[in-house]
Amino acid sequence: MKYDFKQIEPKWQKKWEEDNAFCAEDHSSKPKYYTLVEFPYPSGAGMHVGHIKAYSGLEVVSRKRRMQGYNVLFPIGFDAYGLPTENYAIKTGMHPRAVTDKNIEKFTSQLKRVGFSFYWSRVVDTTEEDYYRWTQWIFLKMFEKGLVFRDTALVNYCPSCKVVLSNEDSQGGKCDICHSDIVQKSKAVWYLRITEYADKLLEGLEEVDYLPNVKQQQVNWIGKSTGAFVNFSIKELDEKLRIYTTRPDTLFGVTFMVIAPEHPIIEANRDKIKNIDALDAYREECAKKTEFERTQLVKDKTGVRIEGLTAINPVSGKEIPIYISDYVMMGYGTGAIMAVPAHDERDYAFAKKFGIDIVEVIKGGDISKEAYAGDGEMVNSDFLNGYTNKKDSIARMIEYLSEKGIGEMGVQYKMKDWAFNRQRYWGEPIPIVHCPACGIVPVPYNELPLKLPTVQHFEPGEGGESPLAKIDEFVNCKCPKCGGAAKRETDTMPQWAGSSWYFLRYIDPHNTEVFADREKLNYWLPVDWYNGGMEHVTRHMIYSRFWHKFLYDLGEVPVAEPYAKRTAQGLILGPDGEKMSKSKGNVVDPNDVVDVFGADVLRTYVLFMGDYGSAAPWNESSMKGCKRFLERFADLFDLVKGEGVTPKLESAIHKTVKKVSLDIEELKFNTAIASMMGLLNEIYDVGSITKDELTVLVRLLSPFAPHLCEELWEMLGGEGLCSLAAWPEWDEAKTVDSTVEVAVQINGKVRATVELPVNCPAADAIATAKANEKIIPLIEGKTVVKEISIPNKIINIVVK
RNA sequence: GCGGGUAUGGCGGAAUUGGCAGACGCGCUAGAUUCAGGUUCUAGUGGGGGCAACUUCGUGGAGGUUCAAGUCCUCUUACCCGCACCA
Repeated sequence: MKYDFKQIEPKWQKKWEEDNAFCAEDHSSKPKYYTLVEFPYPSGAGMHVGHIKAYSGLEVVSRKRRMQGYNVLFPIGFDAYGLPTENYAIKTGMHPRAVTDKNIEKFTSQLKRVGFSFYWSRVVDTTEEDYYRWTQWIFLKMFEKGLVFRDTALVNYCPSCKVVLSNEDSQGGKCDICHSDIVQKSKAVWYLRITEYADKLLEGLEEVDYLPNVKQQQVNWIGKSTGAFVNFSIKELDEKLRIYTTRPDTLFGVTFMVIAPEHPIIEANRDKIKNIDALDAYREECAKKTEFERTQLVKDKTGVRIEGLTAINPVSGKEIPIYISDYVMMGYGTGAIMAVPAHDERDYAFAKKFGIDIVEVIKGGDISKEAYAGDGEMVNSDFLNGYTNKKDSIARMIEYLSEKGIGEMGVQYKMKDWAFNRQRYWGEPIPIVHCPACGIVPVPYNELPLKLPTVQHFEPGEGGESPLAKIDEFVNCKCPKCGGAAKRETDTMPQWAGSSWYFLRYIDPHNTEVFADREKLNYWLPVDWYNGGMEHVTRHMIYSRFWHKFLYDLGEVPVAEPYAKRTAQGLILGPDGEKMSKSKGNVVDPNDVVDVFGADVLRTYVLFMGDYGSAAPWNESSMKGCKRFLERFADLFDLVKGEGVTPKLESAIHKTVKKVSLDIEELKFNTAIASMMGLLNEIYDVGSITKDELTVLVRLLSPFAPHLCEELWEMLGGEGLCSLAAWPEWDEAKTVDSTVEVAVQINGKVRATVELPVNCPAADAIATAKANEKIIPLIEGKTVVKEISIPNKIINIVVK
């Protein structure tokens, strides 16, 4: 058969659409299977081949599941709110709505050309009123339950994007969107109390099937640590200075304290501090530094002693100095630490620089040279002396602290509450009203959606205020509570809001009464398999698990964890081995590949190029191998003869069906395709195949190259669509050969191979080996020390 | 610094989990077909030695366990990813 992809690909895509072939039924007697891929952000650049790889994995799984008789939901949508679109709109003068529509159209046409079996009737777009109405609804529910709060705090602020960023969006001190240095700024911020769900997010990981590194990254991100809070008395004040420590058992080694430059105790006691000018100077210096600079100066410790305030070690009663230093962060723990220079590297460096006493409380190191962080016997510690086990000494100290009312056990998380507002236009309006009389008032549920006004100018304000603040008809409103004049919140939600629950909307995308019908949620949840990029493991994944768990606690969804299984694909690198990017000019457009090679070749190649979870460079000449494979596969049609196949080939077919079936489940697409290539070579060696056997192979290949396989299926007289035909079964008995070739080693080196019946008894196997003409001279005249026969694998004869 | 990972031909990568290293594909070499080719076909292709059957070395490096190690153990080097003054 001539492989004319330009003719057959549009033909079958049209047919699938006409037949509604990939429809997911809400009420079906078939078992359900929900496969989810991360919906794209529709950027102006269009899709690149990385998107194709990201979707091809579960595309194959979804197609296989349908053929196995499952009712499959494999949806797609668009995560369309966000800064790149808005920035592009500002630059070009187009409205973000128009830009978004145009980009979605482009993405849709690209996806359709590849022949993905998405169920297109359930597309969601996070920027549509019908969708963000429910994003706002969930926000209001969180508000109602006390999970939304407003605080004025130091926030990460990007001076270039003019926007407040969450902790997650400012990793490494750089803006996640434009990569400028971020600065700390004091601002009124809306927070979602995600820390309240820290333990649930952690515990939930035990019941899900995520890749180990995905789990690990989430555990690290949540960053739970247990220790103790301890209150230190200040000689000159009535108030206490509260610290957090993971090693309360080293309290006898505390020789000074350090607080963050922003710690409120300074402002509160300016009159008692003798060197307030020096402190102010230092604090001003710190404020000027970006977070990035601050974390760069790891080696060189700076700080100023607070003159006029003296702390008292609560267990030894000794007076100790207090310093301010920027190595203590206001954002973690209590913003104050007890310093144990003998057993903490940072405290050690600080103590050395400022000439502070270093008291050893754990034996095992040499504290004249460096801090010792290891385990050992407790010394200089009164009632803890002689303890050698860290766990016991900590427990004993916490017990003591509780008895005396000095402190108590405590837990801390690295994860911080989620800063949830952005001073930009292209996002969901936050449904809150500020009333001079009533304060903060939520927009009533029946007024949702609170629509984003259509305006011509949406540049951010110079002072960092939202573009919406300039729109009087939006801002001015009546208080829903008292009816008086009030003003709307003008900030919008961050990009991560819409994507935090989109998998729920796919279940019932056109519902106007609720975000999704409960019966349908019961049927479809949880997502059986979610695949996406590693870059979303600590943001989108954590956020959406948080929202889902919140909805679960509300009783709105039937399961506690949204995703039963999570895997990740590796990047496609440019032909130069570098990460694909517009600026490097190494981006490959899937449309170009489809034009020249066809969708089936593209699909096969992105899965064949290497391990699915690892990064691999794009290599066009390597793709030719896939092209040849599909062409030669198409030509099998001309080899069809009625005569039956040899037992050897029949066995090879059963082995291949088994291998492909199992490999798909483990995302080992490269070896699945390799085994089909190997089988193809065998068939060509034989020179013929029967029609029945070919229909098996066509079905086996169809998840990878569905257009070609539909065409062959039709030519072979198959019933209905190949995409919905039964997945081929293998006969285990036929995957086992009657004889095997076994290698014969002498002293561990292969010297011959012998043909043996399967599961040949060891004695017979060794006898056969010893009778082999190549082996005889090698053992003649020597003493046989040991004979090993591993059935069906190897024979090793040890001689001296 | 902490956490996770990787290292196999000229290249992408296989290896049933301790059992013939290099499947499959690219590339390369030689030959055939073709006016031509980003065509197709045949044979070969880890390094060294040999006309050859064969032989020897070989999975980042150094040791070790074992009849047998890419795979297990100890040490070590390089690179990648995530977090990072987290108390």
